[in-house]
Amino acid sequence: MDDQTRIMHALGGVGLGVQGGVQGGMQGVQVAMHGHEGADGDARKQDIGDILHQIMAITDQSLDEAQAKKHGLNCHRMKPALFSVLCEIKEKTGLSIRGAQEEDPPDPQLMRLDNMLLAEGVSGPEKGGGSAAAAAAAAAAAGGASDNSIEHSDYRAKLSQIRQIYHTELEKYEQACNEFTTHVMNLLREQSRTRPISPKEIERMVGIIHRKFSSIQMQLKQSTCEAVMILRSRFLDARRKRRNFSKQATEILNEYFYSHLSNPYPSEEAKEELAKKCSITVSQGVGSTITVSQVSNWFGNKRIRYKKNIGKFQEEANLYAAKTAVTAAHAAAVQNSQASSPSTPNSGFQMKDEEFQLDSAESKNSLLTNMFTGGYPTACYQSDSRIQ
DNA sequence: ATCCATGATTTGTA
DNA sequence: TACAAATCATGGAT
Repeated sequence: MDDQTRIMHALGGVGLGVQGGVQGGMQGVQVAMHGHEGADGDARKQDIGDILHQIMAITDQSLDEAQAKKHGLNCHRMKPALFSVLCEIKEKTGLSIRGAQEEDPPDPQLMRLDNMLLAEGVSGPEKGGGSAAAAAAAAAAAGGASDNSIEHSDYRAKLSQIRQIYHTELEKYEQACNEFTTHVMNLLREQSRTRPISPKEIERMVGIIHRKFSSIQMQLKQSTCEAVMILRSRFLDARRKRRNFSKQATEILNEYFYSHLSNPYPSEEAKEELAKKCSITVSQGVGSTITVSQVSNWFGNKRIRYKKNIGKFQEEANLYAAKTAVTAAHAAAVQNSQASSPSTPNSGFQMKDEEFQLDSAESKNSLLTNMFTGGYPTACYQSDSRIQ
């Protein structure tokens, strides 16, 4: 019995882990052989024992010797019978194993990953090169929403980078899988001349290889998903992660706001210009660029907050009014030395469809006073402002 | 820990 | 679609 187990290791154990289920089969061999050989079974037994011994000793011999022995074994008169029996047994055990672990359901985890990659446009069809050209095309298609794509062009670039890596890696794995599969298949086919290997077994081996490689692919998908998630959190979902604008940017925006207080609604072009200016001034710092929509947000917030509590902003208003007045006066002085009165900033504030303004005389006085005395305005504007 | 300023988002409207 | 208004959520000062 011990020898039988060992021969199974040597001949039949092809790394499939079938040893456990083999004992019964070997019993069958034994019975069949006894029944077939009849009386002179002892001599046969001895014969087989020799063969087994030679097989077990094969690894101790040199390659040439082994080849010679192999040839000898292959030519042995017992070989075809023994080989076919072994094949039969393996077929049986192989089938039982096959039935046990076939029909693996589609991994829900893998499906989730696939769906996500598809949704993020990583595994889906390439969108026109996936580069800046795609972003520009998308912007053009959106019509006037170029701002949005500027905001996310960096995101898109990074995403397409991820996609490219993903695809090249995936292709690499696929290629490796195919190469390995054909290699193993050739190997098994080659070996099937000396070992009991059925086509089904090769098929099964291929299945195992594919599963292994697809698990590697899953790792790739997993890390790709992670990368995308990180990217998202960095770019898209960072929307709420508020970063205050730089001092210079705020200054630029405030300058515009207070110098256009009567109509603090910059046109699209003006917004673009402001965004550009803010981004330029900010570029020397660490801050990110400021987009048109951010400028719009800023003006929206500013208008509503200014309107809600003009008094609170009066100091700021005076500051910027003075600033613009000084620059204006300076410009006027350069242009025309006779110009004596600096243009007074417009203190009226007009919202869409409604108008509320400071009492013009008082505000003018206060502004002028403050401008030239450096004094600070009182909170009286709050009560003076008329919101209709 | 708390408060306020502020950028972003949502909702309703014309 | 742009905007007002309300609201959310964070940054930063205290």
